[in-house]
Amino acid sequence: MATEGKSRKSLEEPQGGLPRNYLRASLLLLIGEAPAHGYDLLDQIAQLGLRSVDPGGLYRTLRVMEDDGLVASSWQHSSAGPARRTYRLTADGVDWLHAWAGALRESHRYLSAYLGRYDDIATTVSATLDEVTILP
Amino acid sequence: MATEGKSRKSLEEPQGGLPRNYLRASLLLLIGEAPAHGYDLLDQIAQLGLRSVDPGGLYRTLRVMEDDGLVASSWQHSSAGPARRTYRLTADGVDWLHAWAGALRESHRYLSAYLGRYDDIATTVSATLDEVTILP
DNA sequence: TCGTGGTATGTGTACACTACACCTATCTGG
DNA sequence: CCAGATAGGTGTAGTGTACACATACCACGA
Repeated sequence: MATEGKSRKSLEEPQGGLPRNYLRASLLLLIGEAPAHGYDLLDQIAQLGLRSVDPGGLYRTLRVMEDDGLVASSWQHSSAGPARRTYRLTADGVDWLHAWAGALRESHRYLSAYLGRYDDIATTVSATLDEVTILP
Repeated sequence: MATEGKSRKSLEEPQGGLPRNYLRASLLLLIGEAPAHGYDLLDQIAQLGLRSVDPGGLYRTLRVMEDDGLVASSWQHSSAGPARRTYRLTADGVDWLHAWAGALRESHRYLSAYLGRYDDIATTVSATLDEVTILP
């Protein structure tokens, strides 16, 4: 049992089967709902399916999004606690939010199609397997 | 306009916002519906949202899935055309299909949540942006 | 005043999946 | 014999993600 190595992970992955770049899309949505800073987004983002987001990746993503001109940031020096960088959407960011929502809506439809087809075969697939494996 | 470099792609990507490993999941479903060979799957898979899958990646993925024990292959030497390798699900493959379907169903719910929240703010987001940008 | 813990923001890096270009082999039909 | 469809395959660079780790500020109790 030392060098098992089977199943190559693929599932049991932290973020199961969520879309690529879902982090970016989620950040656009949350910041679109209300300007926020990273640590704040870190909490909220779990509601959208991203459990245990690593802070590093989140901050890095925000920075890249700023470089891309999707969000703009400004430092807030509050009296309590360390300074925080608050992000808000730019006009480009709004455009991208709309674009992403469209792409995700399409993915949503494809997932419906997938799940529909899966439900059709879910009960028979095991039986079919039996036929194949028992005979030879 | 030479060194533009903006928008760093991220959208306009071939596979928009489809789940990670969606190729694997789709192959499991299609092979679960009926045993098939790679070139055949290449056609069918477009129905699930994957437009323009590169053949290389598909064959490679099938091979990895075989290494992982999710599918089993056998060569079919037909009289017409080159030989083809037909894949069918193993018992493990069926398990993984069920697991993937579960994960995708969860993602489907999260996408619903995302789209619901998006629809709530879709009309107001641009207006909010105006307030911010006009005033200062 | 020292250190501990929570808030808040970051860097380094390895790995997996993807994308794109390219290659080989078999058979059919002109 | 060669073009084109079928069928399967390799090489490799780029991107996104995961995980470990580092920094700074402030409040609070020992």
